[in-house]
Amino acid sequence: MSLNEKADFIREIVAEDLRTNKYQGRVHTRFPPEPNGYLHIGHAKSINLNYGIARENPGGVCNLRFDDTNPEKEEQEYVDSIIADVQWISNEKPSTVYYASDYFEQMYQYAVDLIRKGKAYVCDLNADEIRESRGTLTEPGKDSPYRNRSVEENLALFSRMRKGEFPDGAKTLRAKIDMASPNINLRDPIMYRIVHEDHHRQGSAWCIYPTYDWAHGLEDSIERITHSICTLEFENHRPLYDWFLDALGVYHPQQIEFARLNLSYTVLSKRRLLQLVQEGHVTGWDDPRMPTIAGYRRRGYTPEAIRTFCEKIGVSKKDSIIDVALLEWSIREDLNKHAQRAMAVLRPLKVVITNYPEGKTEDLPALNNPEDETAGTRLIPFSRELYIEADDFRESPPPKYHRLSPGKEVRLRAAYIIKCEEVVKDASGNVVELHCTYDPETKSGGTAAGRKVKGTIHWVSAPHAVEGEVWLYDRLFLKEDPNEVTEGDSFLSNLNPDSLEIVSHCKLEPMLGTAKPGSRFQFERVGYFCADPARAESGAPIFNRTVTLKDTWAKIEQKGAAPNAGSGR
RNA sequence: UGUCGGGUCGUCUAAUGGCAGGACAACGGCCUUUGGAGCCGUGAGUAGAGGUUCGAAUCCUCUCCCGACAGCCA
Repeated sequence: MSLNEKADFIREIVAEDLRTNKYQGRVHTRFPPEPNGYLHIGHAKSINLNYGIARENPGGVCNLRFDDTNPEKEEQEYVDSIIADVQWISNEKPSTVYYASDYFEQMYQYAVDLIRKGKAYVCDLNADEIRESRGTLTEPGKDSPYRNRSVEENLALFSRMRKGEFPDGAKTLRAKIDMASPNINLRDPIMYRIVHEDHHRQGSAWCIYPTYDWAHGLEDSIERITHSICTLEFENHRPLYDWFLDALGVYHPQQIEFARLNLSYTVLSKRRLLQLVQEGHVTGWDDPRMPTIAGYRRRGYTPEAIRTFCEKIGVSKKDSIIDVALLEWSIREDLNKHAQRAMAVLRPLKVVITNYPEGKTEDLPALNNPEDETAGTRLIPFSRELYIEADDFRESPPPKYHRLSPGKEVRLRAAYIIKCEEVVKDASGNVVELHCTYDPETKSGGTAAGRKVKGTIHWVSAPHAVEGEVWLYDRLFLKEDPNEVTEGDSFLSNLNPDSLEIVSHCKLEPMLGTAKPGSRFQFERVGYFCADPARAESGAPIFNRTVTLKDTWAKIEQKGAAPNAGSGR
């Protein structure tokens, strides 16, 4: 948090607790993902919050802790990806990684303690029976017939549960609270369930596993967390969080809830993201169209941009949907200042400079980044035959079109002004080549370099061009709220069929041929791109489009095409 | 119609009884060897009704709207 910015309500609470010495000056947060999927941008908000608060306060610590209490959904692959993603986003290598499963024995002893205190019991009701006796939102539940078993019987039964004497679901350990509580979470919640399944870290050591409500406060307590920050849906669970810790009489952190991130045109539910992966709607968790940390990384986002985004959106308790345009703004903001510029022609149109000597090549210096003097310059080869963007030529230019058209001039970026003298077409009338002349005096830095023309376009020397494949990504969903569907449809019906367009045979300036995977560029006038680790079948490098540049011309042209569209304001 | 929580420009977010401000988006202009970037400007908000007060987005009352919760998920 920068100094001139206002603290959010959570930071205010932390500051107040520090002032009143509530935790002896300690600030200890945690980020507790369940390893049942990859982390997404919503988790980035939480990471930023928890690590941020720890970092801002002297001696502050943030634990990375896996909440791995459900062997049915969790996998080592997810643990590995999460560690990598947290490191990338937080810019901190966790010195210790904590696991809830390391506390299973201690949790078990705490449960025994609660049984001894008469505050927990073994229940023989099955899942259906428990649901039926729980009551509804407006009616109280009914006590389980097993609610008043003796401490001795409960102890014996619980021990036998652990030993594996009962099948899955046969028994549970429940807290004895209040079946008539208006808060359903307090109606004798389940603490342990029987699941005969190997755990990714504990193997077959356990066949009873603690539930979230029972486990989470204990994890926080054991780690001496001060502020246990979670999302709004746990608000109704806080009384239970407090009840368990009070019943046990152990160290008691405070739970604070904030609104989870929602992004327009994006789904951020692990269940749905898993479905996209499993059903092959995307190529994997790290598909650049995915809102996962891994996806954004592969797409070319920087951790700095994601952090900026998280700071911009703030932290509150209000349910909200952030405009994805703010995320796009964040990455443009970062990349504009830092990305190496390059020239790349996506849809090439051949240009022959008829008055330029055949066989001649010049190496022209070009700025690596006009926003950053220290980035220096590089040499780009120029020759008689070039490629320009097909869209940068119009035979019949619309009004305000500042690019090439018959008889008109444009500047070639970092090179010369050229004039279109002749349009060459094929048998069916398609423009296949342009014959132009250049003005030798207008070389960048030359005598007439200052001569003004309306437009500047990018280009690549034909004999020097490197072939590449460019993958253009668009939003994955067509609707602002992908979950808004007509009856019977799923969110999948809102998938954007054009979320990926692969453009082959792009002409790239030579430097791009040796770009390292993960390196980021601005293709001038086109957008920001990131070299993918993979190569095309042809061996050509692949560049993922991170985000387009703002395109004012597209807006002008669109308005011209539909003068009355969008009226009514 | 239970419990908990939330309603400030289109979208987020500040103002903690004292000028409703910022960002993104939109729109207009300037500038430009990226129709990029930058710069300048415009429009746009306190859910409603009462009350307290010199003064209310803020405090009180009522109303309305939205969200979460009935997994042996987290």
